[in-house]
Amino acid sequence: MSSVLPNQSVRGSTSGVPIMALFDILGRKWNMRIMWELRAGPLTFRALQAQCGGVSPSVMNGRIKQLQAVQLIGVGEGGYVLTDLGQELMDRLDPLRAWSADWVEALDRTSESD
Amino acid sequence: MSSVLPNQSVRGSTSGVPIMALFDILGRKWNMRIMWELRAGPLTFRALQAQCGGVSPSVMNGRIKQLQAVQLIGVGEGGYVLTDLGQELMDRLDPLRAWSADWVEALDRTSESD
DNA sequence: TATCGATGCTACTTTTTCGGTAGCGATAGT
DNA sequence: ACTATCGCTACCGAAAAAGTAGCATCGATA
Repeated sequence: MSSVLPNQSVRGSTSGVPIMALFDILGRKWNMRIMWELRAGPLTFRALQAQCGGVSPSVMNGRIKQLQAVQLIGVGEGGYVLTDLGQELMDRLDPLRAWSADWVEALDRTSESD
Repeated sequence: MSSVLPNQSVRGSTSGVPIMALFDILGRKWNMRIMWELRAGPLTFRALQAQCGGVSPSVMNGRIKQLQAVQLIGVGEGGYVLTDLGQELMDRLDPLRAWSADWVEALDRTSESD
């Protein structure tokens, strides 16, 4: 699994710049999705797995540990939950929902006419 | 490489929901980084490669084509550029820069005391 | 207490993606 | 003609993800 703490270089793409460390984590498959699914409330391991379309447990387990290591998720009452930091991040990411709708709409238009 | 258009299912993680298609693209290594590096202005293939820490040209080429396919980047005067859509996306992502700074700071604090 | 189902998770194998290097065809400068 | 740079492809080994099986644990039920 290796260390994932942003202050000690993450997967080669980092250069000490925080946002790069963030890109490194968010740029890893499922990490964004997992946190997104956790917005609505806590989910158990298997529930989270199901919500993510049946990711393999090995991958899910890896992502969970990584996200825990950087304090974006934690364990609570009903299973895994977003930490305060994780919640903040999701709040910042929320505007993307509206943007993405516009985006696919634009793509649809161009694939019709283009 | 396969198709990446969000309206026709992207890499298995999509379910017709736009944000999932976005996650699928942003969750792929280098895509976020590439767009981020393009914020400041156009970059040539090799310049972009250098900015991203020397990603292999094969990967870079793949990402470029993918991002072009979904109209987040395009080709302009001095090389590759963000499209309007791409620019908008980066604008939405900009708040993450400040957040990520706080985040690494919080991580540092806990790794000291914890 | 034996059985059952659900849970969190590990182990193993196959497939996909990424990283690293070499190099080609094209263009431009000298 | 020689060299340098450009965008890009090809190939190969390494790493990550997908897919499947299964184990240990726990609570409920019989």
